[in-house]
Amino acid sequence: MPQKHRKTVQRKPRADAQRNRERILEVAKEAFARHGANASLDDIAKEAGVGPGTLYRHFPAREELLQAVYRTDLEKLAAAEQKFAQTMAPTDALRAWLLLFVDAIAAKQLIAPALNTLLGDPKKVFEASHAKMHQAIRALVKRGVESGEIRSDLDPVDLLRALIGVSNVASAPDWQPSARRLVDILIVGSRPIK
Amino acid sequence: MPQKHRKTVQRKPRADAQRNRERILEVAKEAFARHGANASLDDIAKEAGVGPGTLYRHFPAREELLQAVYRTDLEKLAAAEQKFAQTMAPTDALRAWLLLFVDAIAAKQLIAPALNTLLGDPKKVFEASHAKMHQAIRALVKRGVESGEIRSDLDPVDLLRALIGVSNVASAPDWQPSARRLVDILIVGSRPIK
DNA sequence: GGTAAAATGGAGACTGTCTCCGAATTAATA
DNA sequence: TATTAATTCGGAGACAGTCTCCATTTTACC
Repeated sequence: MPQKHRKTVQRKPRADAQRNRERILEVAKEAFARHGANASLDDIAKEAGVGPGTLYRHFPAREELLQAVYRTDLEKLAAAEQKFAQTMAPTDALRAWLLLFVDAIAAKQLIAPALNTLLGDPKKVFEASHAKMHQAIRALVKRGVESGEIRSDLDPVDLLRALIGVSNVASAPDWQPSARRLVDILIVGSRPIK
Repeated sequence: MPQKHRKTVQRKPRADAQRNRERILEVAKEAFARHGANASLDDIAKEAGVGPGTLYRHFPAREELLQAVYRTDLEKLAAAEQKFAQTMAPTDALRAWLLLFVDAIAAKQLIAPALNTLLGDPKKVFEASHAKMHQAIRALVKRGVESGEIRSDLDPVDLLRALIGVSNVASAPDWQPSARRLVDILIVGSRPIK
């Protein structure tokens, strides 16, 4: 037990810190859903009953807050990949997962605003959930390529980008059927050219 | 000539107004290219040598400035549709035009930031250049559908949305090849299911 | 209980948006 | 050319959002 007399003993994290962090996340999820990804951070802090300083210490950048808010949802989505991969043919699995992705965006107005910021931005492509999503789509496509059902010159992430593009650019209130149709097109278009 | 004694005679527009408007557009194009679509409007005004009031009278909302800046480029793009339609088979014309679209986005960092705001936002879908772009893609797809080369259950605008999504979400510096590949996928996927 | 480490939160600096309106400029008219 | 009235200018400043600093408070551990 090196903890006993190391200089850098790990203290148990303070209870109030934990509490505040969770409250901020709750309020933020609500706020992002209501006001979009640009909701005022100071307002979120206020509604969570903390000062702005506190919010910014927990989440130095807006991105990080968004990331934290949607992390679990994204990871759940990524996890679904394995289930599909195990029970379906490659192409079907890919299609199913893409549709699930669309549904997830649709179901929760929540994720939509976050995704473009998350999946896309030039910055950190290293975040945990980010990486898991990439891994998921890559695995699906790779399996398809190996079985010969998917053309090999395909950047898996582009599929996601296309869908995100459609959804977040969504002008029409009926974007969801559009997105589902697009999935179909992407799938068909992803077959190898014979 | 009712102008002679109508109350609402149209005066010749003032020269300084015209001059300022043009200067603002020049500077804005430059600024958007450099700093993205969120460039500070007050800064643009300052650099154009006018007060913020002037800028805001000419372009009450950021959107309108963006629109004005890229109007000609977009309309040129839309116009290219006819040329393609007249000289190529439907599918080829569609492909060519989509590729031109990608190139236009790539060539000018310019257009990219504007497009998502332009093509997408819930607000006015009525702008001139906006409408022309929609018309162009619709015409291309329609022709393809009629000749049986394109499936009929396809929202033409979704193709644009997908491409815009890819480009503006563009994290990788090599997004352009991705986008070109995506065009290919979209085209293949747009064929009728036999 | 005492103490040092950790966390708080609000005042305020800063930046960007947008408006208001007195002053300046200009096109039309005489 | 001089006058006039419409039009435009442009900067001061109200407002909102972001983010930081640090004196104060809370907490875990002894």
